[in-house]
Amino acid sequence: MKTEIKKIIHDALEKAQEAGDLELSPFPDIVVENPKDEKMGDFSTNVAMTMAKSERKKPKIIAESVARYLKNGDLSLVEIAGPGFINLKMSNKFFLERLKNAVQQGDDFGQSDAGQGIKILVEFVSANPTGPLHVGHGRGAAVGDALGRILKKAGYDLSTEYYINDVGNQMNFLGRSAWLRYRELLGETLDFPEDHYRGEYIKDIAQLIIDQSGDEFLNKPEEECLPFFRKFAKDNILKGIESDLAEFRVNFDNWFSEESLYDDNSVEKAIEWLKDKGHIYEKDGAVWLKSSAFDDDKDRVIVKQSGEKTYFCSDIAYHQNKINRGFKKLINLMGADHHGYVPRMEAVLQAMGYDKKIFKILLVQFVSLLRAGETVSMSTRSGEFETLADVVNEVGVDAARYYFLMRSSDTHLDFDLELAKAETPENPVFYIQYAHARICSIFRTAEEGGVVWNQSNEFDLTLLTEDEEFAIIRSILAFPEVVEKSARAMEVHRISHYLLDLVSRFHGYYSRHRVISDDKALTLARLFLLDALRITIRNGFELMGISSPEKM
RNA sequence: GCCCCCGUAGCUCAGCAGGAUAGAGCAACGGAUUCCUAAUCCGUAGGUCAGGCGUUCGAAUCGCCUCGGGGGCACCA
Repeated sequence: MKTEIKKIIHDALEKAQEAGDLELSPFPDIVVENPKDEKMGDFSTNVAMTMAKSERKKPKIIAESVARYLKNGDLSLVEIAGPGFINLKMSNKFFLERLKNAVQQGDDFGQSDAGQGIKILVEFVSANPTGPLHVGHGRGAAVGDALGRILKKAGYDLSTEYYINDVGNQMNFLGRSAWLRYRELLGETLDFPEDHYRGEYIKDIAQLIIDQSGDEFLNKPEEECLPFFRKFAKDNILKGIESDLAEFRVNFDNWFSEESLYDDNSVEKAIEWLKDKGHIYEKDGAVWLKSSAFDDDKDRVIVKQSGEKTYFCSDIAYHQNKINRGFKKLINLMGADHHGYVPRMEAVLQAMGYDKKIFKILLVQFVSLLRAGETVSMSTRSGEFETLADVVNEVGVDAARYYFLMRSSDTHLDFDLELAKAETPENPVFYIQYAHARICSIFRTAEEGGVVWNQSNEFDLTLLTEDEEFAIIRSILAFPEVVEKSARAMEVHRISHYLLDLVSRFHGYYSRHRVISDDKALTLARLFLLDALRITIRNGFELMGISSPEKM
């Protein structure tokens, strides 16, 4: 919608230039925004102020020159205000036509081509398969998933991916933990090491192995048992992670195994390739990447003295692989505690010869879990941490997702379990859902009253004349821009704020105006508006992965 | 010591690529239901945008410094 306004202003500027009123060198960028106060107009632009310097005139004079040439059938009022803003009011017809389009688009309303079909990969969660997901992972999952949905809606060609760190020491610890528990369960007493995985789930895994294979591993040496235990535990945990995520409405397009990068020699090849380019050197028996050449604090080891490769090393191969698969933009979500990792990954991309801009790491800040204001302990060691599955089980998917998505992801989040499940005004998710249910209820009542609702009805939308109705319409029509902006800024919380604002307008309208009345034509027109609203709420919630109930 | 995030109303947070008089919810106080769902609505009160300097027509927003909170600085992942 704003692009249309932009064009109108653009045309006026050109006319002013032709007439010699304005020089326009350089031709200014036109920024269209919404005035602070809705009473001031529907749109405003600050071109007159930004041009003040190059035109060497006062903003107000320039604004008047521009305003003289602002002529368009859809414009109902042009005003100059404040320090030089040009405020525009559009005709009702302008909005109503666009409202019709929105309803016609239905589920697709909000879709844009801002992303131009660019192939984009969002990698998120990627938790080590050494234990169940906890709340922190939950936030990453919700944010990554919603971001993906938003990017898709904004016209990107999206894929999502979970990177499985199934190589390395932590896998050995995992296998060994399961093996030790296995022996314990079969009657041995032993010291369970502090640095192994102590959670209850390890015992469950050990028990499963007993159920399947009995005590056949009991008298075999460790080296013989470990590969089996490692793989069994990993597969089992991964299956759990996958089903927890599915329960949370997060489904990945691809699960990418780190091990596969070793199996097909990608890691070796990546090292060779970087060596050829001169980005790698040997020192102290280890192999280093010259990441300091690309704004990292220091160089990083990729092959240890022991000959083992670091996690960072396979990450290089992994990201090369992503690019080889044709992705033009890579987004990684990580916990904020990994922020030290950002410069070295950016360095890798640059060492490979790519612009830093194609790669973006999104840091998701911590979640503090509270219960009625009291902090819930989340120590992994003690095993009493709250898993994502527990939280989802307690508060429900909708509330959990909403809480993870309501705040800008670069601020710490207090997640209060009692608040999240409380069906009170303190809980915005129900406020929004309630609006949707309320609209559906109005439709049900209308149908019971004999109003036949279908798309082929004749709607006389000019019967919509209330200011509040147009406030809602303007808000509805802003949805595609909200999605675009949310995608561009990669800020997921914008959607929830938008929906809250949209829906509060409706609740106010509802309490002051009746939708269903004896006036059949007016009833239909208002139902049409509510249909558009219902579509917008649904589409917005869809981006957040939250359901829109028809009854509450 | 170095790096990242945060600091806006009593609390939790918005503030859109600098723009007009800084917003919302909760809590507090006062109201609204013969009628489409009161999980709702309307009103009142509440601010040195942590502090300072700078950039400019204009700063909560950009830059630098100080203070405060959180997190990180591995041949771990």
